[in-house]
Amino acid sequence: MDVKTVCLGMLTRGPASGYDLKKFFESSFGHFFAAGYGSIYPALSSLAEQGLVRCEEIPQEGKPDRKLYSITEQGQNELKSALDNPCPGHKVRSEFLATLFFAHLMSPEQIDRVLDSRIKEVDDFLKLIADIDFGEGSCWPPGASFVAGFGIAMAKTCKQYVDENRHLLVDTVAEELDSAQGWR
Amino acid sequence: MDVKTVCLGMLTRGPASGYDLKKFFESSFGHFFAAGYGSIYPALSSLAEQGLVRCEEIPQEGKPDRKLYSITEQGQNELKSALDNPCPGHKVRSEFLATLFFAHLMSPEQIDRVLDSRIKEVDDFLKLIADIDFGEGSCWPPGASFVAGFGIAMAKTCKQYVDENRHLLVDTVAEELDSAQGWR
DNA sequence: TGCAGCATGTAATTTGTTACATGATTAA
DNA sequence: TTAATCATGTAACAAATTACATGCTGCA
Repeated sequence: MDVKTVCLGMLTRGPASGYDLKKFFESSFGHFFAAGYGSIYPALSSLAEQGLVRCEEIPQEGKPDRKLYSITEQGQNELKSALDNPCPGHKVRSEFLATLFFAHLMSPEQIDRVLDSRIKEVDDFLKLIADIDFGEGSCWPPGASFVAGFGIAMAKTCKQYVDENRHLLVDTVAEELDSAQGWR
Repeated sequence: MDVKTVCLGMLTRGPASGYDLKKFFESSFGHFFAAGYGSIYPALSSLAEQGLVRCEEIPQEGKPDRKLYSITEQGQNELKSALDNPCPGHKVRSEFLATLFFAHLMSPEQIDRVLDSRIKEVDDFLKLIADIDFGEGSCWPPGASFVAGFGIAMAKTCKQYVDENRHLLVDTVAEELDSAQGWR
């Protein structure tokens, strides 16, 4: 599943422009699947070329035409195939953890800064998501609430873990590289 | 921080070959920072070209020469600069969550399969990491234990969340695309 | 006999990121 | 007047994945 498929999925709930989809990625999708204009616009063009979406151009004054995309029947079939994968991946790429793995080469101040910046990002996410109403009457599908809850649970675990275990890193005095022993 | 920097960091504990580093990625690093031969070997070549590592070729019978890489002083400085970033990222790209976001387009059986396959992967990870000794006497730096603990905490939260909330998805009867209302 | 492990790498492809380019409107 | 929002896109670049290519050893 790539950006194209996700865009296709977003269009199942009604027509939208690339700009709309970007806002959507920012609001509740971004924390587990990010995308910028540089991938959204080409994705929509390519979907249109394949006949999986239809494009209606709406003229506007002083702005480029608004391009409203809608999913086609062919697109719905394509999407259902994509959703049929029984083992979808879940990949983490964490410079944060990679950095802390080498905490013995860092000063306590550096470690604190890294930990604090992560906590801040997690808090920002928690604030962002708390303001969204995923309830029954809302415009969100039931999956959105499950996924948001997943993100919140992870965020809270992250905060709690850092809180309870930062001493493990900060108490360790920065070690000289010279004393390295080899770890294979 | 990219694969190159991580390889450089791994070499702070002693000389290793590309093959060694791959095993290392598989053992405890892979869950938050994956890398295959296709990125490790070019990374080492490039580090050697820049003078950040030194390469010693050890002839072997019936196998290609073993190339043992060691970090240079210049490499150590470069690494310390890389570790100085106060806001290292932590990115998730989850086809798993993206799929479940659209659970209303899936059958209960499909949803179950997706959920079960994730639980299985998480269990496999938990088993893998449980067999590693990160204790004081081990060859691992203190950061390794912090990072492993982080992974374990996340894994447990994932399992628990899926356990407690799968009904949110499975109880929802697959919805017809026709009844979509728009969610912008 | 066949597979897993040891050991190296390259090349094509895929995918996404970043920077650039344009330009009107509106609220602080 | 300055920044944010609306609204589109392209092109260069970076990075990693996948498939390919080779070939011995040792175990079951």
